[in-house]
Amino acid sequence: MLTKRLSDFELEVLQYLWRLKRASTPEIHQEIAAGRDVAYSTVRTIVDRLERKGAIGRLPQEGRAVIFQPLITRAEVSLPLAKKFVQNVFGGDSRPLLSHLLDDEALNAEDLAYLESVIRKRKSELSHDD
Amino acid sequence: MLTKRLSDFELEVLQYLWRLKRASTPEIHQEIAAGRDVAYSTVRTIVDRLERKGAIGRLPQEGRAVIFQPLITRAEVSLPLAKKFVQNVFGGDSRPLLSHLLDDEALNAEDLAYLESVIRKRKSELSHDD
DNA sequence: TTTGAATATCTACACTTGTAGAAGATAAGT
DNA sequence: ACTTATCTTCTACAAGTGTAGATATTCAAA
Repeated sequence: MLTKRLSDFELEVLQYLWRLKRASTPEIHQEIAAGRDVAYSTVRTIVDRLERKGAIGRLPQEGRAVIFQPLITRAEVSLPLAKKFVQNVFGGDSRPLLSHLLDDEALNAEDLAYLESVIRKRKSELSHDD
Repeated sequence: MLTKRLSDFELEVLQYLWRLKRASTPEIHQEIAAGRDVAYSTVRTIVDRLERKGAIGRLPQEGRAVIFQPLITRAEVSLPLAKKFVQNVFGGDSRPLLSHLLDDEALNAEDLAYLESVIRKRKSELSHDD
């Protein structure tokens, strides 16, 4: 369990690691540099910090480049962050965030059906008065 | 429209301003100090920074204490932050956050009914193929 | 009117974050 | 073997953040 907090940029790099499962810094740099201008050494610094924080680790080296892999899951990171976000931005009330997400985000019929089922389940739990 | 970004602590202080509509630093300090140990001057520093960033403003002075009021609404702040959060933590996919919120947060029957209605509306919009 | 309590203002500092140049190491091509 | 293109490692730095002590100011009470 990660104790250190992760910065925005660190989180961004983690996205790629979660998506790619494993990647070298040059690969990550390439991905990010596709979207915006950033020096290789900048990305490398972030990768180093992630490693020092224990969020990612090295795989047995193959070529010249070090391959990294995530050591923490998105769920591990996102749950406490979501809590903190709701706390910081909505004073702990998650309902406005829920409505906002439902209103603004791109959700297809399947997504909506799934969410509806989740809600129904919650409702029945409530009525059983647990 | 606020250009500067707001730190966690600044957001926390804003919560109280949004809730109380108007408050002095001592009042805000008292609220926060109820929950954790923090010096008055620390809170005051944050309040100053919020003022310099244009997020809060002074009301016509009454007594010795300066009364502040928010100059930005929660919605103005929260919408871009929510977007950024989903981007940073979930790589842009809001669905895991939605399920998480529906699963974990304290929602009563009324909340659930409301969310259900929102979902139904969204579904019908979809089927009309806009 | 002097004093005390409550406020405000100023100054400071270590740590984090985003940012990257420079220099060293290494694999690969000629 | 030598050069070139990749990578890594090291070092740096300004800005932002959380944190608060010290000092000045001001209203209220004695």
